[in-house]
Amino acid sequence: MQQLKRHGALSEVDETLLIELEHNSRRVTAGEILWQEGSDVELFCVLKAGWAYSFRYLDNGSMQILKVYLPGDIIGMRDFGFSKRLAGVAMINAGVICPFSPQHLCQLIRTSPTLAAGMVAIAVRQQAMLTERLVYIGRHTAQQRLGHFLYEIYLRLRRIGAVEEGRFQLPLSQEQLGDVLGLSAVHVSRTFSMLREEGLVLKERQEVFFPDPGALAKMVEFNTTYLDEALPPAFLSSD
Amino acid sequence: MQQLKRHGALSEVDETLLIELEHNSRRVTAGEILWQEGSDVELFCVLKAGWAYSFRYLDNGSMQILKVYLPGDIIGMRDFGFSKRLAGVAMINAGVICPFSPQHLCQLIRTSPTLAAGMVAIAVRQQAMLTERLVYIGRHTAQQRLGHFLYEIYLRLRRIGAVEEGRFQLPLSQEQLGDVLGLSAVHVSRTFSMLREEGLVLKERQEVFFPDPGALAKMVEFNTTYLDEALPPAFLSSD
DNA sequence: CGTAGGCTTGAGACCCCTCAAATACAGTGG
DNA sequence: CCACTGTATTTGAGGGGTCTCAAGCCTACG
Repeated sequence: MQQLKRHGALSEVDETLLIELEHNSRRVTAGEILWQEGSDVELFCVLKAGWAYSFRYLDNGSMQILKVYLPGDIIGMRDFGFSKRLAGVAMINAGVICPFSPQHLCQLIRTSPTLAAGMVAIAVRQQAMLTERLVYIGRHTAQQRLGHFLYEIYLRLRRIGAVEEGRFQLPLSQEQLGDVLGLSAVHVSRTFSMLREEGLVLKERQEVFFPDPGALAKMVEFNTTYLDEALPPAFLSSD
Repeated sequence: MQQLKRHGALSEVDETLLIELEHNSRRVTAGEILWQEGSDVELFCVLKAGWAYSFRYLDNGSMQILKVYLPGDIIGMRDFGFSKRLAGVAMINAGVICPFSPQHLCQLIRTSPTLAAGMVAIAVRQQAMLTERLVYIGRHTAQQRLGHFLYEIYLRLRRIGAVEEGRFQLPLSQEQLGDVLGLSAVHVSRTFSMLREEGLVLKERQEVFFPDPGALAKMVEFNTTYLDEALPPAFLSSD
């Protein structure tokens, strides 16, 4: 949406509607579960501060983390068009959320065609991120999977100004990283060791640093298209 | 969209717009590549007949198939909001497509809020399918992956009336199945053998039959929510 | 200072991969 | 109708990546 704004595609009414979305806000604690899989779809959220993730429990008791949300992301759009949640959502650390109702979102789509197109674009973009994960989980080694995930987070954080001197905070435990990447926590640890020995990723506590971001991007063959691309002109013209 | 229609949510104008989408049609041959990754986004398609798939080439020369399209699906929505294709699309067998332009789609969204909401819902639904694949590729055995994929295809085909007496045609080669599931073609073959020995899947040539669909669904722990769910009432009311 | 949870490291096992060869099948030309 | 050829599938053997189980360490926090 900030992309749309930058392109001057938003009317004043549009902006007012967006600001209204953030009218309410609520503090949430680390580890707090916002909702569980299967519950009714009652609200969506703008994540103002903190990290969150959506997840599914598996038969064997472990979980698969589907998506990691960073500040500025919208949580719950995944469930738009469904009556029950397809996945649970929990906070990784403490933060602030701005809940809004599905009715509110529907009204917004009805009122502003531009925002409607924007919502489609957001949904498609999230699909693009999922697609990248699918490609990387399907046929790549643990090093590439972890490296790719870290690099994606790095780019997303940089876009919101959360990378300082090439360093950023990663509040996820290795267990949680394993749940993201489909790896055991044990192997995540070994993989970090390998990436360190190769001089690609240094991690101390929750702080991550890439000595050579370019080399890492090359190793994981990162395709920036799916994250960086601007909205096409078709959005902005009315014909 | 047929879901929306069934709910009587489409006005006559909406229906006219949808029918216009299928104004043009073109025959396509088996194996024909509709577009390559990285090409300009010039058109989307309704797939009227035949199967197609979207794919990405990997470094090692193999490909990852991202999605399999069946008759009635819309091809290329993945790229809506991008200027370049994120993935190539190719036909599996011969068929018919109805191309339409991004401008046409944008106009449709601007004209009909109901259809706009429907497009969001479709995008989210495709995301839900990708999510299921992610869960299954991440942490499941080859048997569960293959079984889950076959069962999903089975349900999608049944919805469009392409399952007769519990049998359906599967035009994908084992190589292609491997590219969908992140497995080698060799292991796909072994996995079919295992599923046959367990009495879950019989396959002769391109014809597939489930002796006990319920047992298969249970083995792969299939969650029908993400495919079957009807659109929520919020779409249909105007408040 | 003690405890709990997260991280590291080691050993053995399993799933799936690669390479290779044999078999089945489809289309082609004789 | 039959040999020929290329492609798809099956089957076998060996190897590698990741898993599980288990023990030890490190850090945070009471």
